[in-house]
Amino acid sequence: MPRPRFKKLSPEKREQILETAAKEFALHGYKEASLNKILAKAGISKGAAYYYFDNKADLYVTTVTRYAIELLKSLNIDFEGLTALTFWPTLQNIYEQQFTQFAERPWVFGVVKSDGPMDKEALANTQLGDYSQDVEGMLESILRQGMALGVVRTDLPDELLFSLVMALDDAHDKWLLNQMPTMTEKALQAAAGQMINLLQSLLSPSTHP
Amino acid sequence: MPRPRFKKLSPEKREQILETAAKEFALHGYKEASLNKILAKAGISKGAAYYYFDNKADLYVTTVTRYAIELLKSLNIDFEGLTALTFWPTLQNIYEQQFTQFAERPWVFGVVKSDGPMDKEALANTQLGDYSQDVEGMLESILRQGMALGVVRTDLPDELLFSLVMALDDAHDKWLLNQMPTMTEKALQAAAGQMINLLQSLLSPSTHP
DNA sequence: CATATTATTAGACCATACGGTCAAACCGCA
DNA sequence: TGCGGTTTGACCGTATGGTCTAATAATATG
Repeated sequence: MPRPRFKKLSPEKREQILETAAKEFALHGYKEASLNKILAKAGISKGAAYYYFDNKADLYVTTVTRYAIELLKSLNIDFEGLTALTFWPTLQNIYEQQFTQFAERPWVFGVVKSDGPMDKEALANTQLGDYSQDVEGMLESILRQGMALGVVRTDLPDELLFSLVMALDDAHDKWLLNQMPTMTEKALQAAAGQMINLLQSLLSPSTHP
Repeated sequence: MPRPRFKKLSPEKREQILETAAKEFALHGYKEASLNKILAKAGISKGAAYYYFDNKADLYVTTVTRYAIELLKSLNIDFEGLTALTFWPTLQNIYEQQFTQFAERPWVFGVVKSDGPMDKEALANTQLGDYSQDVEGMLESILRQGMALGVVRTDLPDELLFSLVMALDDAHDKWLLNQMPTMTEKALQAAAGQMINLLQSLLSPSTHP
């Protein structure tokens, strides 16, 4: 967590720091991202940086929580009323919301998936740890819900199924990121449909027994 | 390419160097892998290393070509006689061959997928560049064949489809790597069937129009 | 056999970049 | 003027990939 002083900075300065950090982390991942370059690009001196943050990991955690959690919380999801009929449309709605935000701030998605190289121990006691659990937990509960409703296959180890969905999601996001420049809002909604279609193909109880 | 002198080393020494390099690259990827640590573990001095290789990239390329190309060529595949009926069984056979080798030398698979951080320009003029093209080209031609035979969906951009399959493959491989210790040969063959089942789910012409 | 020449090896050293520290200067305000 | 919150950039220890010289091992030559 950043020093309390950080909150006393002007919102512009704060945003400027976190946004440049986010872009750099999104582009290179945590370990490969250069703290020095972030500070240079943000126009902040090293001393100042360490006056507000404990270390690189602190800046990273602060950055991710700032944007990723905001993104997560902005998706208002109703898990309760899910039925076999509403399952996929609900999921599609989530993706549509996601992709809309994707269009506005593409690098937010990058920063969400940039945590690979950071050791999990260091993450565990941070707010980000909670967030990671939230994301995985959310996906997990969605899939389990789907299984209970009979719309998601149950013939694979859960763990495998989760990572496959994550991988598929990542790959699709990357593709989407490349397509971004030529995409209209309509196309983005279509992409959400496409993604759902893919998930349906993969996750629906097997037709190839 | 390594200096010609490298071939004059005893096969044991050569293998020892390339194998430790492969494990390190497989574990950490190209950029994160430490050349110093590789040399230390391989019990070779820096001077000697640079007596045989141009630089780190050269060692990497040599390593990957040594194992990955060997793996690729070991899969003898008959693309010609493919029909709608033999398509999936053939693919399954390929995976079974792959997984068998996977059991013997798991790190070979790691090294195949460790090229991310290396810039493509540097790769382009190497034998490894050809290999990358070979792998992608192989996957591409397989999928195109499948499309032509009507067993692979054609409603998605090819580029997207390729990367999705790659992602799925990677994720499954990683899962497999974790499961390795507790796996019998039978279980590996079952895993190949599982993988094919997944690919079929994802790639078969959509039943959710 | 002894000497000269070449192939090989070891490791000290270099420039660079990294994350992180710290004393000094700066600046707004009492 | 003095004080406390803020900022700066020089500096530190460490690790990186890469270079180079000097010593050693192997081989050819008299």
